[in-house]
Amino acid sequence: MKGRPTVFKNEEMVLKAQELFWEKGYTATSLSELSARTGAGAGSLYNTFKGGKKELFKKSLYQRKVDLEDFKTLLEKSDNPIELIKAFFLSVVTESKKSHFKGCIIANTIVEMTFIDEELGNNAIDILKETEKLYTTTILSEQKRGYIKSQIPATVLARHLITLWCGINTLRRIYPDKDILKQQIELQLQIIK
Amino acid sequence: MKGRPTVFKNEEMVLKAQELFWEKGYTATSLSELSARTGAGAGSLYNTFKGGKKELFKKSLYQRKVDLEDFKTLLEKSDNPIELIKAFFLSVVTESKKSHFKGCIIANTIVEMTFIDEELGNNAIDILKETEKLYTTTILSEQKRGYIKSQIPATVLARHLITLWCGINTLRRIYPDKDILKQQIELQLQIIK
DNA sequence: CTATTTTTGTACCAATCATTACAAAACACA
DNA sequence: TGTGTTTTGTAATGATTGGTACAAAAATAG
Repeated sequence: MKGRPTVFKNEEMVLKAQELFWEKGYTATSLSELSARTGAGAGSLYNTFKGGKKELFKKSLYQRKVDLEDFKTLLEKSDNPIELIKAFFLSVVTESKKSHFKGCIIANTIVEMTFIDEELGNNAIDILKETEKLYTTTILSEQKRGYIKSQIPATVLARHLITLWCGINTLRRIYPDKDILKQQIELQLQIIK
Repeated sequence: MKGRPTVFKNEEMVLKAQELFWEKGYTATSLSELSARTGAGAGSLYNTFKGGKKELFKKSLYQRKVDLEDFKTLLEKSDNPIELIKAFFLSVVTESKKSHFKGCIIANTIVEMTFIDEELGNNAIDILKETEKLYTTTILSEQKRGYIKSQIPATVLARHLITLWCGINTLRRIYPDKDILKQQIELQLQIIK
């Protein structure tokens, strides 16, 4: 390869940028902050991400879609995927206080973007919908296996998990408290039985 | 009174500003937009609200605290306050699509403000906590009256309602759909019985 | 060593941001 | 009608925004 070597790796920058977007949201995060956090100057930022700030944010969201795929394969391998999902929800409880305040970047984006940027908002919505779909198929399959006795439709139960996720996303900022969060999550996970 | 008469009434301006903040959040709402929406120039805005944009936002939040007080007196007068609370949650279902996209200004603010402005974030958190307190006393009183059989502590049930509220606040943007929202809210209100 | 190619850092761009300064406007009182 | 007082609309404030231009830097290829 010819030319000056690339020192700023695409994926590293996305992760650094994601951190910042996750904390402050899209609008409140400035390019100078992104530049400072990633260590890359404006030149490198725009050379790597042709679409500028918005493209960088898109990539940050997409990163979560990749994480979802990882979770999907994990569920498929498991012989008790429902317990895995419940464990995932409960794992939130023991996270750091800062993680509580950051919440979920997808849920945050849905709230922030509605009247700001429809495309970015829909990107986030799509990811949550895909997560819901994963829950639905998992629950449906476990209902057929008889591991879930509840006759409530799998779609409704899955959507309940999404609602819980979004609820906890805000509650953990009000109460970044292990016991309270555990109490609430366990109460609502009882519906999946 | 001496001097040029005040044409822009304090409360009217707060309500107009609240609309805009509600839609776009604090950061993304500019003073020029606020000026356009309220009809008042920058001069009047800063003359009426000495603290500028932030003060105007505070007043917008405080407006919801007033609404909460109204609901409180309504509950105190009712002989079936639990049904009133449940009806309140279900009333969300029939709201306009735009209302769904706007969500709850308090919950929105909690999500937006965490790493942006601690004071404004705490203002919003306080209002939700006060709402929770109202739910707690209501549920506790109805438990004593025997109208609620559940032995789950009133504090936990009240907090469940707050979690539900925050969850629906995001879900309604993903699914601004009457049937889906009704389904989810009813499912979760079953816990209060 | 030279030419070519790509990335990088910096200086710069116009636009917008929240806020302030201030003069004209609109009233009360005399 | 004139004086004092307050509000209003507008023009300017400096700071910051997202984005661009471009030359220096750093590599390869010949």
